[in-house]
Amino acid sequence: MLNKNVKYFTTGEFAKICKVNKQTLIYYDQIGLLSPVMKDSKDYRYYSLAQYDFFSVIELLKAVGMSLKDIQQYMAEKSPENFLDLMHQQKEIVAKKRRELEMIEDIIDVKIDLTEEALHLDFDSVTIEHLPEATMYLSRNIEDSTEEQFVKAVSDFIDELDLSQLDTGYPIGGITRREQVLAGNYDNYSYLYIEQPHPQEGHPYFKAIEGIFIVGYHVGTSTTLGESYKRLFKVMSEKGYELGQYVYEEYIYDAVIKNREEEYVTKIMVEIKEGC
Amino acid sequence: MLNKNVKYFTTGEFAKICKVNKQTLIYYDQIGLLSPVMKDSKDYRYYSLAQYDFFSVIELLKAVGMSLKDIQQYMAEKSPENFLDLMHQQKEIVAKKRRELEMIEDIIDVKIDLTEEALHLDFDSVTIEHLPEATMYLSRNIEDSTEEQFVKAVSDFIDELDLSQLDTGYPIGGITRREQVLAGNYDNYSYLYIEQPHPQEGHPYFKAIEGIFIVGYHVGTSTTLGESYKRLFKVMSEKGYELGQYVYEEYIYDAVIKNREEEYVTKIMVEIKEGC
DNA sequence: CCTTGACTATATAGTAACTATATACTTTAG
DNA sequence: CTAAAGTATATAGTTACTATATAGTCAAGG
Repeated sequence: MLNKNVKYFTTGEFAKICKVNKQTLIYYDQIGLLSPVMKDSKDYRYYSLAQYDFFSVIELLKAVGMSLKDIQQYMAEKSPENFLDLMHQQKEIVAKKRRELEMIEDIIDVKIDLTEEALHLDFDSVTIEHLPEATMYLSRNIEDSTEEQFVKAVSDFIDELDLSQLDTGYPIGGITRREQVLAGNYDNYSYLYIEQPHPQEGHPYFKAIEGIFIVGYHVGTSTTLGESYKRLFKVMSEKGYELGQYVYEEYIYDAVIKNREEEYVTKIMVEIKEGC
Repeated sequence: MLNKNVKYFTTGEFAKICKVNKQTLIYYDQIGLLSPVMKDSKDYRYYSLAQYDFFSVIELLKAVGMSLKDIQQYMAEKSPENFLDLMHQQKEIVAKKRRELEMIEDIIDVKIDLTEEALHLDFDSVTIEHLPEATMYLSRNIEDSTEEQFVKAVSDFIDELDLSQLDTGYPIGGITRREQVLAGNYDNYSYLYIEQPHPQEGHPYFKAIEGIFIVGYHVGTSTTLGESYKRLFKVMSEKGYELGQYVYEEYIYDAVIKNREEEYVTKIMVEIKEGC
């Protein structure tokens, strides 16, 4: 910014230009980040137009997440070289943040799709559906695990999702082996899974779902899950289908959407044996 | 998330899964945002696995900038419909934030380019250059304005930059008319300007720079600007050039990069009359 | 059985970056 | 010359934690 030498801005005027609270400028003065070029005998502050550039760089650095302390630290040792270094650093940080926001946008889109879909479901229905191939990311095998092992496996699974950005916004589901289901052990999952609509390379995926499934819903807590399974099996036997290798379970409505556990809804997808 | 019914997590275990401080969970419990499913007689907290989903939605909403209070407010009246509404709102907010970051990335790129360029300049040099056409956004005319008018014009100009996202990271410069320069009134600008590398539609642009210029630099405060102008004019007359319509001035090094005013550098671009 | 270390709890204070409020002085417009 | 609008300082409040101090609880080893 250029200076028409004479004129100075009062705190209020300068605050208006900068679009901040007057107190914010006083605060910046107090911490020594941006002090007015001049103070008169009555301690009135006077800012120059050139200080607007300074202020707007502070705003830029704040916008990329730098603390006032760090900004102040840079300002204490400014030079073209240090400014270049700083800009190169911040460029990477901003790019990372931008990518994070893009991921969040994708997750939100998934949540919208899933919730909209759920709104049109009849939770009493039991249907036979051909599910197209979908790529899943699986946890390690957790069948017959102790509580401790289970807890560790879940914890590790979530760590992997975070680390490799595999949290797609899809619900985390559980895969149960047919033998466990037949024995009524509905919660003895073999794997946890999360759908990957845009699978990355270099991960041990399990290309799982593809085939004919009996799809039904369970409303209520997991303690009454057996009743819903009975309903599904009844349809299965009526239609002459036989239970396949795995059953997939995932939440449609959970604590994020419903207040009471009795209102939670679980989707159950029972694989059907090939050739039926 | 599915529940292997039995196991609960202590505060420490759950904090590890959620990758937050234990105190944060205690805080969330205190404000009633996320309370453990169970407390024992010794007031030990126990969290269920299902609460991880809940936590991760809190994280999502936090990441898009929602306050804990607003999150809590949503959680108090959750329903599929409200969740959908919320997601649609947040989708827009996140997109806006992402676009802001993209703008910042562009600004940073400009700052890097400008600073790198400046590092290779010889501030004593005076050169004749053909400057390619560049689009500028101009302030209203401020020639012979009073201080008050000048201040208002600058303030409005900056408002426009903010409002129409015209802050490209390029410095704000000043355009002086030849008559003012010849009279030695180097700070009686006719317009302020800022370069627009990717001009938008629908703004009263001034396609300004294109032609032959004498380019020189002034090191120091604006009070000694006259000396640098003399230097430029000397070269101009030596080469037999005549002063064109306008002179352009902009900061190369300012308070953002240099500590002392005596180190500030101004770039001066003197337009040369056509046909010389 | 007892001690030690690792956990749990509450309560309180500190942090960043403002923001608001109270009180008092100064400038300016009518 | 007064009233409104501005300036100043000092202090407290805000959000979302984070750290610290103090005390109770539990599991393992000697």
